[in-house]
Amino acid sequence: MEKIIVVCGPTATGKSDYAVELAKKINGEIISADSRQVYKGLDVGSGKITKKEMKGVPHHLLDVANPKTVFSVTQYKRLAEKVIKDIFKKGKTPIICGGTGFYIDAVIYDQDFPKVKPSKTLRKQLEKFSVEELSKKLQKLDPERFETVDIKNRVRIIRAIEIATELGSVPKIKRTKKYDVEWIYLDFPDDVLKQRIHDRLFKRMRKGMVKEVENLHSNKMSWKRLEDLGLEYRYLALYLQEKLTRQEMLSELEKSIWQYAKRQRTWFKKYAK
RNA sequence: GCGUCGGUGGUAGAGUGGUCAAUUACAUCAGACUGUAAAUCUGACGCCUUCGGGCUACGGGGGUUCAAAUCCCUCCCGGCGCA
Repeated sequence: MEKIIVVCGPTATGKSDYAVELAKKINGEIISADSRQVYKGLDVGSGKITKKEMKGVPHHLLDVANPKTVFSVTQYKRLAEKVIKDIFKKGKTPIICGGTGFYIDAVIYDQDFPKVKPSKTLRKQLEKFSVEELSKKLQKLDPERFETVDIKNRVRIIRAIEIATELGSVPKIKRTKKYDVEWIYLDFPDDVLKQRIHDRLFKRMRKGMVKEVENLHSNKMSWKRLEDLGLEYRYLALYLQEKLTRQEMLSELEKSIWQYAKRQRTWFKKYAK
């Protein structure tokens, strides 16, 4: 089995820098696993590594998508697999680095997500139903998947219905190991991580994060879309719309980043097993 | 000083005699994750428990009542009005 290195951990732990140093040492190339850094133009707010910080190490899967349209795991998986193959061909080691656990999972395991594209019309139709009604629909459509979905999670149920409608049922995914993975998990004690998040937020503010979001919006990115992107994009969008004061924006955002960091920890914990 | 409204769990804020350890939201903690994943969702959340229950709680103290966060008295604190 080919060897691959994964550098993961919650936000603000210095994964990018760590990966660069590692790549230089072992002659590796870096594949970003970050659901926001895939978008062009989301730089300061997403904490995207700069050309200079890359120190000549090749980075992949940054700036591969248009921020106005939704990018998804499947696209990520497809692109990443291609890149990984190329890196192996060169005799180098791929280093996956990022905080989006779902993306890491998608490439690390030999799993096939059902090839069912989101259907605008179906989703539109399902919009009007309550979660309970939707889950009943799913139960009828695919009793097996019904047993395993988050029964109160609207988004998940709709996707399950979408897949079941097209394929008859939601296929079970087998997760088999595809690579010999070396895990590197970066983290800090709570108080240290909180401080790092705080410092980094103000650093980003100084680096022109507000201007970045302003520009994105004047570049025809809707407030709605920016809000959907979460964290800095969400709170800065709210601030720029004057729905929050600057103080509120900063404190709410900092809080949300912490909550996000903890969700990441929850995800990465399963790798420890 | 007089009058008046109010003081509820980490916060905001319901409740206005029993069904109240107290709606709800936020925060906090834990968890989930099959094409939105920085998203979305779930659970716990006074203390103790052999999970039956027990104990302490709605500003302090006293009282009425079988029963009070809820009624009365008093004190303390805050807003407002009149002086």
